[in-house]
Amino acid sequence: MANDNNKFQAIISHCKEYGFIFQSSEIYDGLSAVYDYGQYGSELKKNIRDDWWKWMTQLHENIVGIDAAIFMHPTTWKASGHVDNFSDPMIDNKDSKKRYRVDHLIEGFADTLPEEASKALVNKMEQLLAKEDFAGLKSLIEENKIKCSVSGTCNWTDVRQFNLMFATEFGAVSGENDDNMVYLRPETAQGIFVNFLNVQKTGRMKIPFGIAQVGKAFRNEIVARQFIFRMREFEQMEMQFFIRPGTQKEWYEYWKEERMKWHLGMGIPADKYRFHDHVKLAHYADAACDIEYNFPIGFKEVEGIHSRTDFDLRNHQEYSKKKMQYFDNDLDANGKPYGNYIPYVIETSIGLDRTVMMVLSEAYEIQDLSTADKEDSRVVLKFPPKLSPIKLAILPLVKKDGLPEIARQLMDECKGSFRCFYEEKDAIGKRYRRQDAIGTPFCITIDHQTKEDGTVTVRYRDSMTQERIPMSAVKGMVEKAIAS
RNA sequence: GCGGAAGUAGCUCAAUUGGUAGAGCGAUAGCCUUCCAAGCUAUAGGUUGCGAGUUCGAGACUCGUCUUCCGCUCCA
Repeated sequence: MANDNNKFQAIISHCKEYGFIFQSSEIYDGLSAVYDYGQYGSELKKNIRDDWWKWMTQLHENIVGIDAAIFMHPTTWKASGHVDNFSDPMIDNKDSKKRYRVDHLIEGFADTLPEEASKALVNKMEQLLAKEDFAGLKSLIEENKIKCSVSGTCNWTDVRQFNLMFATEFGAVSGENDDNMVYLRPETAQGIFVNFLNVQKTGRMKIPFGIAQVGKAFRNEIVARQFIFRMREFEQMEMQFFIRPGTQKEWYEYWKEERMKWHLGMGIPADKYRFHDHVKLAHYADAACDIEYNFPIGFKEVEGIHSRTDFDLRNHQEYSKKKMQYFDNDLDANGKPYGNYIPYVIETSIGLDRTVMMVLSEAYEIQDLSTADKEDSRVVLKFPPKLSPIKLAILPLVKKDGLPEIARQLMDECKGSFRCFYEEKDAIGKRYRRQDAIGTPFCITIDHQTKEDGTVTVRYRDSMTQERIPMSAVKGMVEKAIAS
């Protein structure tokens, strides 16, 4: 594990040194838990995003994509439950330093009381919570002598509010008026739900169908750490799949399998993954699990698959007074149309930044290439070709005798089709290693023989072997590799 | 948010009880051409994270602050 932790550190260093990921605003000491993608990281991230998008929308005929705004009407977050569930009053025990959600603490204590006293206490608490009376909550805890389970003391801090949504002012005129406040979306899902009818009607979508979206979301995490695992600004790739009520179990299982296929399609072995079923379900779910990947620091969530019932659409119907129903013309067992209903939803939601980290972790390898004569090693990123930031490096063996000119011809032929990199400086071996470090799958070397017979050397990243192929075959070879 | 550790060039690390901040790798330019990093020459890069304090003198000591990592906590 210690080694694995070193590997994680090494990957972080590598990300910075080779232009994948930088800390945001680094020249000003950085901003906590905010990161920027560099020249290769942004390409990698884009390739993953594009692959997901293509797989979800192009290859699933009944899924369409949208791109909703980050700002949404404030009522959205009341309907979604985020205003209530995302800003929990917390309290700390000064002796044990343990932090509790106030409602959890009081409810836990209430469970130990006789039924009547318990109900009375919970009622009282709920009244205070509704009024956001933090002082009252604290005295409630103190009156009942509720103790910390760790320290056994009643030495509490004041009750404090932690709002995990970022708020900002809408409109140019600032003021104390709360009406101006909007939130940066804490999840992308709601942009899909509020557009459910728009897409269903204009796209003439028939259930079951899905709406996919990729975009930024923002959470004011109390503790945001572990590199790009938990950032305050992050990118989600998610899809809401609308289904007939009662069919959620089978579709939930379907999407668990289907999403795993995408993961395995990146060439990552199955034993690096596991499903983690949620025992404690979120306020909106009737079943939920995570797809976890075995990072160098252990299994961590990459993707969540949730059976969200009709929670979201039903609440939006209630708050907006707009009917969120769908008329199902399919015939049931009695030969009658299923008729109107609010669809149930299966959600697949994957963190793009975590996926980048996953792909990097899987690809990163330090290889010892030492021989009896000399020590040698290389760092190689074994990305699947379709995800590599650079697909092809074109390297004239020497920068004279007309070799650069030939290399430039190949460059012109290929660069319209995929990302290429041209370099004529330094020894050829050094150039190969530099490409290994950014995960370029193919290097083409132009040498003197090219002038005679039009063949070039292709050097493969993973095996480090090389072979001669006609220069005219290069483009096709790369295109074939990145299509699979 | 609590506790612990750390922060010196792009990277890895030096710098004697407190006495002028260095090296290797890397980078850039040129030379040399040799299909797996290390041939030659030259050049650039640091208010030692930042700000105070102690001192004749601080990279080192003290305090504050920022950032990162680890443990707890949180994770709809």
